[in-house]
Amino acid sequence: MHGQYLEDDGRARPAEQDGPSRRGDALATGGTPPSSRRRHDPGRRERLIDVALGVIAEYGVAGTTHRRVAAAADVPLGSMTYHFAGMDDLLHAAFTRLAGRTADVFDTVLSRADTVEEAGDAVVGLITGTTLNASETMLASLELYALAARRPEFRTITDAWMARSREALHAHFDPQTALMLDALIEGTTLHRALSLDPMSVSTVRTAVERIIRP
Amino acid sequence: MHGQYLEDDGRARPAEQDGPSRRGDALATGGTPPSSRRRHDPGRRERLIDVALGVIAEYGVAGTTHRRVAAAADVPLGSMTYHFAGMDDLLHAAFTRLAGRTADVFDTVLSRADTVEEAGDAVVGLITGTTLNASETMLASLELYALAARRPEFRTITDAWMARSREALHAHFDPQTALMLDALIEGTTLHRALSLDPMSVSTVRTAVERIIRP
DNA sequence: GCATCATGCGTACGCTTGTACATATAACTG
DNA sequence: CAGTTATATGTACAAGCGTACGCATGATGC
Repeated sequence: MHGQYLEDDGRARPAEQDGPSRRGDALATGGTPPSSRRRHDPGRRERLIDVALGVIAEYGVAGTTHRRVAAAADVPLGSMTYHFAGMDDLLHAAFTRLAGRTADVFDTVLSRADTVEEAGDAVVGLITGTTLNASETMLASLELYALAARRPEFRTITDAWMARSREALHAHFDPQTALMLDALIEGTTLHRALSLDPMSVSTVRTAVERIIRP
Repeated sequence: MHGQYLEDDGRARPAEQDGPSRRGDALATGGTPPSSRRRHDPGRRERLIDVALGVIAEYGVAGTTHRRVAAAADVPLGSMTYHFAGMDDLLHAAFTRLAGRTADVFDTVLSRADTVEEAGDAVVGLITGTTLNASETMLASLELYALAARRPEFRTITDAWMARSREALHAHFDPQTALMLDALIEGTTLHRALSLDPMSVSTVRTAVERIIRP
């Protein structure tokens, strides 16, 4: 299935891209310059997923390429092919990790609250704190939203994420309030990420108080 | 660095000096099959911007290419080069139009309200209505958010958009409430776009009432 | 020690992309 | 009507892309 129709190549023949014949003679493939040794790297796949998240945050899904991730992780291009079935597999793995990690923080912070007041404080802390707002997390989340809205196969990630958020809020608030709080968190976080002069902490606190008051 | 292999360029084209024998047979390069004539198409640039918005909504910024937009608008590829300085110019024009159009609706709907209660109803209508939620608008907005968060040259678009929204809300609400409402609108709209079972209208109404209640 | 296999590495290939540009024609200007 | 400008169109090309794949090598089980 690969390279069967070589005669079809309409490309200009002269001047091949690679002027100096790379290696002295015809052994085109096996070269292996002994300079860079092979590295034993257990857990490379896990590391690649983290690096991919950073690349997504910096360049967007549009600018995330196997080559860029490989370069950022300092692994050869072929390693991407080995560890991931394709671009979608890489994106899926990266966004799954992002959602899981963020939801973990959400759970942890909320589970420490014992009263409704403490839960409200926890929500304010989540919005104004550094975890949800870490720019890498925020940028990658926006990319995930855009992707999930357009492609159903990524919706499972956002669905699970939202379900976990709601469940964590349900421990302290009635279902309707939990829904409204969830939306408020989404909106304020997004707003604070995009706005030049972001909403003050006291305004966030007021908003949360107004939503949770009976 | 361009056109290195113009080998057939130097050859004098013999039949050229005597102009008007043009339709007789195929010209070497520009064939011009007589089926598709050149079209006079005033306002093509404006149309291309609209078509581009649709392509962005369907394929994302990642999948938006000159060729795809050209095909969707049924214009030749070269037309993209002529009307837009580059990909960024096209994206900028498209997102500027999206923001302006959405803000217009926002303004119009809110300006029709005379009391705080009517303004609240207007906000509920905006969130649950069909304009902000038209899937094309929502998808393209998400793409804009993601792009603006990452690239400052697109922030001017979102900044102006948010400023207009806030100003429209200021006509009816105090500054702090306007900020909170704006964030709530953002969050609920986003939530309703991504969620499988979106928040009900009555829940949206309750949330708005809680925020605007003094 | 040796066979087996998972992992690591370099590179080729077909394809798409953004962009440049020569050329053609309509619109406009005097 | 002639000349000029604005717009339209087809095509070429370098760069970058995802992916495939042959080979190398270290780990593992016997």
